[in-house]
Amino acid sequence: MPELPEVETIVRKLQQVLPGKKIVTTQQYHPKSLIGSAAELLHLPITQVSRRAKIIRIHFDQGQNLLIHLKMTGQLIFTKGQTRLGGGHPTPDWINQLPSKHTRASFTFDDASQLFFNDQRLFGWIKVLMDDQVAAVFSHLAPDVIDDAVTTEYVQKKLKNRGQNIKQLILDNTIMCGLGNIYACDALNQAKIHPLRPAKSLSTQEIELLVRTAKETLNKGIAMGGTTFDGKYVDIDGMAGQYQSVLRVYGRAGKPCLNCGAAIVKTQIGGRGTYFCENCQV
DNA sequence: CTTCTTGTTACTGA
DNA sequence: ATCAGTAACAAGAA
Repeated sequence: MPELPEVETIVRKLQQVLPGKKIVTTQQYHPKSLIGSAAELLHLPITQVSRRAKIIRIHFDQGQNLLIHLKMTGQLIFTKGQTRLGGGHPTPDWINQLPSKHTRASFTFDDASQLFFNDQRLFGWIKVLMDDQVAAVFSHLAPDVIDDAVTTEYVQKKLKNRGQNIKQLILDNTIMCGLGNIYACDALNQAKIHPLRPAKSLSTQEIELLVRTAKETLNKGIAMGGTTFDGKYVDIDGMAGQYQSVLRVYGRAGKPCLNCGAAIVKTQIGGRGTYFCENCQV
């Protein structure tokens, strides 16, 4: 479930707590979830936390990194251990009872705080990589939607002569990164563009509008702390996001379109549930 | 029982 | 090269 706004929310919170800490022990609960030798990271200070596309990067002092992809059901939960004082922000009880059935790996830091990686469906991963290996992974990714490199001209060039429907193309990581199913549906609704429009049929004005609404949608998602359905996505304190309360079309079949009031419909595009307004998205 | 699921990659056959 | 469809990863919920 995590798309760019959810990952960005997690990264901003990790950036507040991780720099300066050192890992003292690691636990691996499932072999698929942690790839590489975490022992190489022990006792090295964390320097910063960053994000590229939907990938979280924890930087270590000597060029080592943890790359983390949450895929569908991954969660990162940070707990402060027994030294925690009162007066902090509220957190749900369950995070103090980790590891759980779905905990796949955990890291304990030099101040007894801990980071837990939970992942029900095992699609997510954590990799231990050096800087040059990280660069190789990132080199295959198109720019983030909210990056300045994604301009009308850039997208127009990428979509030229593409007959495929616009919805699948804005989800394509070789064109732009960061949109997932939820925010892609919402961005298309705000731009009033039908998800099945062949990409090459979009006018320059429509591409300009779509680029703007896609950036706005992701930035709004970040501002709202991401989207939480069924309690699956939570931030590092176990807290839900708020974007679900302002969703334009995703999960709103039968409800009124925020543009025109017509009923939102649900269909299937590229095997994925797609919500849109048949009346105003043309 | 069936169908669905917010990510991503890879394969097919056209 | 492009593309539509499908499967795969795996574990749930409805």
